[in-house]
Amino acid sequence: MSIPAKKILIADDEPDILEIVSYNLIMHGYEVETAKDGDQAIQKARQFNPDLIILDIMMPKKNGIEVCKILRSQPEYQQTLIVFLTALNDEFSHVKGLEYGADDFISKPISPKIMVSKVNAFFRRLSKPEEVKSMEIGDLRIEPEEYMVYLKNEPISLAKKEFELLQYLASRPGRVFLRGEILNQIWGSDVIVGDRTIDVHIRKIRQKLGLDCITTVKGVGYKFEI
Amino acid sequence: MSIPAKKILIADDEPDILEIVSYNLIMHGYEVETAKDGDQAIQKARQFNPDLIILDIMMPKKNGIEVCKILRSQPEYQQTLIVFLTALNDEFSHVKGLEYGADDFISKPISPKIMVSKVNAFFRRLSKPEEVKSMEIGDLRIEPEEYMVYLKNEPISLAKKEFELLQYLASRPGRVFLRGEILNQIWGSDVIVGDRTIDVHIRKIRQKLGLDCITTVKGVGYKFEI
DNA sequence: TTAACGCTTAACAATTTAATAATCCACCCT
DNA sequence: AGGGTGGATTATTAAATTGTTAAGCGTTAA
Repeated sequence: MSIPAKKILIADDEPDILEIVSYNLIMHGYEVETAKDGDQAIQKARQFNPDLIILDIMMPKKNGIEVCKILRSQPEYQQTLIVFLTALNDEFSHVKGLEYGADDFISKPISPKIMVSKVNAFFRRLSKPEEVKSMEIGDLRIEPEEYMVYLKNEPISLAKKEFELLQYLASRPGRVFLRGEILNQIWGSDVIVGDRTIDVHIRKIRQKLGLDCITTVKGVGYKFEI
Repeated sequence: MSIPAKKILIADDEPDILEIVSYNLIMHGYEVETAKDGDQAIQKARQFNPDLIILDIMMPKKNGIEVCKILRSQPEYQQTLIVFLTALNDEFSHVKGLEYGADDFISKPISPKIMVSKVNAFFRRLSKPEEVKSMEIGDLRIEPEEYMVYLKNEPISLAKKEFELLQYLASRPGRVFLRGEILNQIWGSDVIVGDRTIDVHIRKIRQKLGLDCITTVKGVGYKFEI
C-alpha cells in the first residue's frame, strides 16, 4: 500500500475513552495521536499535522471550541477536518462549533464502531472531489457547482434535495438504487423520513425535467437512464 | 425474496417501558422479545437469536453489563448488535460498556420515536452492500445491479420475484432446484405460498424471455439451461 | 411581517405484482 | 382406453407498491 496513513488527533479528557477509541482507529489503519486537554491539543496539532482533529467540547485548559477557533485562525488549518464530540442535543455547542468552522459533530456517547465508520466516511467524502464534477448524460447536463441542470442547454433549477437525488441517481446510470441506499445517501442515516418522501421528490424531478429518465423498479428502487 | 424481519430483544425491569417500546418497534415491522431481568435476557437471547439486543444497565439478577459480558464471550454473539440504555452522563457505564463490547448507547429517558429511529439507523448502518455479480449464459446476460436481463443485448425487464427466481436458477445452470429449495430461497422459510405460485412465475419468465431456458423436471423441480 | 419556497406527510388513486383457483394437457400406468 | 398424477395455462382476486395532490410547517427572502 503506497498511500500514507491518515493522521488523526483526538482530544478528550477521559483517558478510557481516548484509549478505546484510538485503539480502534489504529486497528483500522489510522495513525493516531491523543491529547488530554485543549493546550495539548493545539501543541500536538502543530507537531503532528493531522488530517482530522476530533475535539471534545468539554476539556480542561481550553475547551474544544476555543481550540477550533485558534487553529482555524491559522492558514495551515483552514483545510483540516475538525469535528466535535458533543452531548446529544447540545444546541449551543453546535451553533458555536459551526460558527468557528467545525466540519461535523459526533454525538456522545459514541461507540468505537460508529466512530470508525464516521471517520471512514469523512475521508471518503474528502477523497471524492468527483461529487463536484459536472456530468453530461445525453441531453442532460448536471452542474453541481451551480446546483443547476441543463436540458438541451435550457437551464432548469432544482431544489436542493431534488438536485442531490438526481445527481446521485445519475452518478451511475442504469444501476438501481435501493430506497434504503437513497435514504442513507441523501437524507443521512440518522434522519427518518417516510418512503413517500422519496416518491415525491422523484416526481418533482420528473415533472421539472419533463424527461423520462428515472425508472421505477417496483419493490426495489429507482434508476436513472436515458 | 422478502427480507425477514429483524429480531430485537429488549431487556428492562420497567414493564411500562418494555411495553411502549416493544409496541412501537413491532409497529415498525420488527420482531420483538422482551426480558425483565438479566438472567431472562440471556435465556431469551439463546432461544430467540436476535439481531439486536437492547439492555438496560440497571436490572435485577444480572445488570446489563454483565449480560453483555457473558454474551460477548460466546462466538455466536460476537456479531450481534448490543446497545445499552443508560442514564445521561453516566460516564462509568459508558466506559464499562465499551470495554465489554457495546455497539452503542441510548440515553434515558427515551421516547419511542427516537428509539425507533435509532434502531432503524443501527440496521441501516449494518446492512452491507450486497455482493452482486453479473452473469452471462449464452445470449443471456443478467445484471443484478440494474435488475435487468439482456437477451442478445435487448433489455428485458422482469418483476422483482421473476428476476430473483431467474437469477437463482441461473446461478447454477444445469442443476435442478427442488421446489422446496426455491420456496426457501426466493420466498423465505416463513412465507407460505402454494406450489402453483412457482409455476406461474416460471411461466412469466419463459413468456418474457421467449427463450426456452428453463426446463421442467417433473416431480422434482426446475433447472436452467441454454 | 408577509410572501415564497422547500420539505415532509397524509390521504387516496392508480398501477403493478403476487397468489389463488379453476381448467386444461401430457404422460404414465394397468 | 380410462383414471391418476403432476404440471402448464389462464383468468381472477388480493396485496403491495408507487403516483399524485394538497396541506402543514418551518425557513428564507423581500
